[in-house]
Amino acid sequence: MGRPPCCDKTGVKKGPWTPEEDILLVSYIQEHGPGNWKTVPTHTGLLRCSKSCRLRWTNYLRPGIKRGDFTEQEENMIIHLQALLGNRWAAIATYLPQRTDNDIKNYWNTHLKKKLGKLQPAAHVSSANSSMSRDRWERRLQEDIQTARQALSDALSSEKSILLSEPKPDVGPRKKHAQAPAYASNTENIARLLKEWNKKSPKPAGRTSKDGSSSESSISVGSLSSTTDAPNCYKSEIEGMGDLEPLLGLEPSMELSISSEVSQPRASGGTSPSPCFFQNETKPDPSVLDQMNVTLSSFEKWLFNDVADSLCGRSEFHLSEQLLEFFSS
DNA sequence: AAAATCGCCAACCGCCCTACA
DNA sequence: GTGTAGGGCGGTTGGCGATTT
Repeated sequence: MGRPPCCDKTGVKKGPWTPEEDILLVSYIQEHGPGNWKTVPTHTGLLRCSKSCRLRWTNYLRPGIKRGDFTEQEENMIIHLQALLGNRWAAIATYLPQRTDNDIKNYWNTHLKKKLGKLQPAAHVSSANSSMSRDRWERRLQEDIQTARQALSDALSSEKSILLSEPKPDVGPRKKHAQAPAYASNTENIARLLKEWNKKSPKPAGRTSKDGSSSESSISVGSLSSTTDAPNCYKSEIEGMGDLEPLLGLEPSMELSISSEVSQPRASGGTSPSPCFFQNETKPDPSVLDQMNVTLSSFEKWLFNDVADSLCGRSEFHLSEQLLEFFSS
């Protein structure tokens, strides 16, 4: 007997969210706060299932979300964290508080995977020989993760100070919509922006926007991250929402949970993620690291030295060179 | 100019974990 | 101890725009 669906399928709307739906949801959450998603559809009148509401909020409407335009720093962080944590997108997202796990996952799948795929010498991933047992590999990982945890924490601390002290103009967004990022600081702003937008663009609902350029955009508030999309009267307000300190706080408990997760994959036995920056991000062959004749200590050294370097401003990060150097060590 | 293909990403699906009765 | 519901998470898909043929 399978688990029943989270909501009655009949009469439940699916597909892209409209601005009107966004407003309803944001208004409700503004009033009641997020949570108790089960009741959200009934209270808001939204013909969406609770899960869809939660997803919409956490991925797009939630304050403090930065959309698109991954910086090189973020890119490097994702690469390193993915190498360390595997496909634990939620865990990775905790280190990039402005990004959602979905966003990071998409970015990985569409950009970084290809990037690394090109750089990755095929010989290194062939798992022809498997000398190290999984147990042994995990034990070693568990030991090294302690050191790694500390190093990562240090590296992130330096990033925090950098980000809070000065924006780095030279490490800006690299994609086409290279505007200064702005953040909706609270649901009130979101609601106001949505309303203002709606006034200006009373078009029927269409596909949710990707970059906010479409007038039938759902705004998705995520696109509020582009100040050019926001009504002029709110631009300065948005740009002033730079209070990221609480968002960048790194909690020790978080680190602990992440590190323990690494050594204790989900019990499903299915796609238990694990450290891997190889093409199949599922469980790596434990022999891979061994095969490369690399201890995790040097592995983590590579990881965190680079994180620290790039975060401290010495961001001459040549991924290919470092990978090659690493692989050939 | 039209058709075919590719790339991107928002949203969905299904599984798992946890809290609670 | 067991069943159920809510929520979290990762994998996958569908649809649209962009690019290529």
